[in-house]
Amino acid sequence: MNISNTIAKLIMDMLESDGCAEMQRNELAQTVGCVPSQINYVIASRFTPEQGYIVESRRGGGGYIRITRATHSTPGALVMHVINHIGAEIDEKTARAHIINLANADIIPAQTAKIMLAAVLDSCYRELSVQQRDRVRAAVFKQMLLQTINR
Amino acid sequence: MNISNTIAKLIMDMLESDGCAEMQRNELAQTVGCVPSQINYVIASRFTPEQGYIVESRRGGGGYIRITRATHSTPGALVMHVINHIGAEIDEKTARAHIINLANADIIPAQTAKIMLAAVLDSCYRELSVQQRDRVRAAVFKQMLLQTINR
DNA sequence: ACAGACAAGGTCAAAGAAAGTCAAAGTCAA
DNA sequence: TTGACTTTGACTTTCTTTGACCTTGTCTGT
Repeated sequence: MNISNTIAKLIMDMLESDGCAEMQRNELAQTVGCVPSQINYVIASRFTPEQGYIVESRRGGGGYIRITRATHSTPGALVMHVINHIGAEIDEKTARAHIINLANADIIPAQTAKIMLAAVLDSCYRELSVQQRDRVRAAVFKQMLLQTINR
Repeated sequence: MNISNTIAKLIMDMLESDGCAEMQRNELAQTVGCVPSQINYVIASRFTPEQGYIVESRRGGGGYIRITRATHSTPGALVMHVINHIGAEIDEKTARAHIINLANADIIPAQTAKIMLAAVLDSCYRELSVQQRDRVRAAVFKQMLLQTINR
């Protein structure tokens, strides 16, 4: 068993017992016997928003890393499906379509849809190259969708 | 928990119970066990006008520090004010503060706040340079805020 | 009225404490 | 033997803590 899996398992355990995993990076690194940045690697590779996780952190004295899972509830399944279906990139038109779909199916409220539509507008990303544009839009869109799941 | 958070929490409590927090810097520093200037640090980092607080103080004998919540006049006006106040760039922390503020003032619904918070998350913009990040975030944020005005 | 003494709060920069980034090097299975 | 996944560590960025020194009020004795 490699170290990364051990770390992932530890985090999973915390998530399952507490519903939320909060840790100090250096501390965890030491208990598990690895360099601190490996924690980042594990999080980046196994606790991404695509996989339904929200990661927050703070630097400096008393810093921490907190991971929570977007609970996989009933209407959430469809949203989850959409999230998984979105790749690393998405263009404005496709994103709009998804949002309108979800709104029509009453899975997200109209007000929420409105906000999301604004956030995926091409005009927000004018200064980026088309490649970057679609990637950043995908990231923003996924994060927003995640929020509609665990309410 | 670090000392700064403890101090911030104390002030929050005062604000919530009295609507206004008034204190003596040295006294508070001593009860909480820190150097007086740390009080200034906490205020400067967590109770800025940007985040909707007004700070007044007086030196000399009988001096004090008083913190109050800034209450804005009309609902739409506040959103407009926020939009105008945002320049071409905004960092995650400042954006978060604005959103939380608007939500606390009941100007945007909690669900909307949640979506917005997700959309301004640094993790969405990871692949961009810090400069680009803050500019794109500002654009996204403004678009979303606009939607909350004409409902 | 005035000069000090005393009693606050203010500023700033250095040191410390975490977490983040990135790229090079290692491992391992197909 | 190549390509994906891991491991490492040097360097960066952000947030916190501390202390020396500064500015502004108030009070007291003459």
